Amino acid sequence: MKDMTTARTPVPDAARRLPEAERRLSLRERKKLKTRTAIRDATYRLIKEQGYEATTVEQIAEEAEVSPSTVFRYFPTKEDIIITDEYDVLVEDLLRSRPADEPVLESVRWAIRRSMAMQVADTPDYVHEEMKLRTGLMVSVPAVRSRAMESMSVTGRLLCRAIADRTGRAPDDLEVRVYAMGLVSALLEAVLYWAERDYRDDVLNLVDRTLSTFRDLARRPPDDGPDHGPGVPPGEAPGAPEIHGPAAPQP
Amino acid sequence: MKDMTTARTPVPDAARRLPEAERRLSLRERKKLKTRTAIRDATYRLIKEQGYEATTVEQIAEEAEVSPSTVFRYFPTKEDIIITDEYDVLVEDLLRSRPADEPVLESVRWAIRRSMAMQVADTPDYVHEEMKLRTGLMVSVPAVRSRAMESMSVTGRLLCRAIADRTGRAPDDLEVRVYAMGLVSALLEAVLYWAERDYRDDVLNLVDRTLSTFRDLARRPPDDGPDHGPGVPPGEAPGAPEIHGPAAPQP
DNA sequence: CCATCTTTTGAGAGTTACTCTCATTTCATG
DNA sequence: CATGAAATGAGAGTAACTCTCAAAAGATGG
Repeated sequence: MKDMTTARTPVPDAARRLPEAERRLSLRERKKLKTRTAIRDATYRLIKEQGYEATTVEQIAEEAEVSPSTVFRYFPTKEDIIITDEYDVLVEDLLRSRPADEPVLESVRWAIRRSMAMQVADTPDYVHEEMKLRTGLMVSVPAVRSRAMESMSVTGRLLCRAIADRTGRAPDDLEVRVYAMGLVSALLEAVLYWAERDYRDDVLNLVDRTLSTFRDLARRPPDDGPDHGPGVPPGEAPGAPEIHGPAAPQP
Repeated sequence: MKDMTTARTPVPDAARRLPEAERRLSLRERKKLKTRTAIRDATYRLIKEQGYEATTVEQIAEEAEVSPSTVFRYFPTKEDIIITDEYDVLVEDLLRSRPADEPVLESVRWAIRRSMAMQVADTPDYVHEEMKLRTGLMVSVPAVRSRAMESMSVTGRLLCRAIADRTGRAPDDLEVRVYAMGLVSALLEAVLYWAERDYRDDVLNLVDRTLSTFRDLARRPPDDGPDHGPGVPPGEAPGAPEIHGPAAPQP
């Protein structure tokens, strides 16, 4: 399949993910996986050659040797071909694997570090390539960035559940949600920063700095100024209880 | 004055914004403003009746009595008709009006409060209506939410500049960007929360709680656990200097 | 191996958001 | 009122999706 004589295939399509674990799938499932990655690879290839806008779904379909309908069956939008992340489940597992009494930020740091490391270290080069292409597109193509933000908000809800588990708060608590979304947005911003500066920095370091920023957020300088500006009533905000550490389950 | 005989115009199209200040604009500018709000009003009206997806740009054009081309001349995308915010400049002004030695979070709290208050308090009811429709669409229509996130990231960059001004850091400093984006994302999440729960809460209160969450973020519980999980090297993140308070301009 | 059932695929027609171009109208200005 | 500039409308074109239906291919039981 796929000819091999064309000499334009930068990456062996099959045997990329799940090189042996896929043996145990039914023929149907295996084929589905194959077309899925075929579509994705075709997309990356074409975009690398001609850019994002210039690449139409029709071309992608042709390059992947499927029909346009099939492309849309596998990916709801063109951007999804690029963004889709089997990444969330991974982070979720990693998060759950941490001791329940560890401060949330530390668990997150660990999980992110781990999942990043798995994508960045001891991993073949074409994965790097893909990651760079992907993040580069996030920077340059608004539609892709939007999609990334959407998917990020899914990660946010995931984080909400994790936080809820540990703190005994509800997953849809305002403070929990706000905290989770703030965090994942910050992390996305760090990745964009990374891409914008041509991947010169070490992503893991950027992630660390981002999380540190979050941790140090409230270390305000000695002059703990007035709580509210003039003209604004004291406003009895029901002070947000600690999120970081383990908290007693709500009574 | 509002009659118009059609009896379906819920809001007097003209004389809504800038009731007198627009007197001093040229006829052309006044007309442009008029069609702009005509398009927006038409959109709100139609969406309220038939929902977002069911409302086509063609219908909007017809309802606003302009051609489809004109609609796209005024708003690059359908979502922009809903999201467009003259809001950023307002916040920017408010931010700049604060004393330079005030902690950033307090300035932000004040600016957001103010701009929210201007949209929520002592303001006619149809503005409330619009805001609810808008935020409701953010919740229910992915495309609109995406667009909102995009525009939010613009607000983020604005915040970056403000923070940079005060702390002497660069506006594209990682810590600054990460902090700013985290904050605006959190605020957006608060608004979504507000909409999701049918506007039962007081937005200003939600905003306060959100900002408080950010301020209290690092107030970790007494047991200041180990900084890093097992298996992760200490990682010398170049500790993020204070962002909150005024800092000496970089040497 | 065949027959049947289910899932996947392809083909094609249709919708809609958006773009581009050009002629016409409408305001601005002397 | 004449001339130039800006805004508009009309229309053709593209590309991302959606829907439907019939053909192909894997699964399953005999």
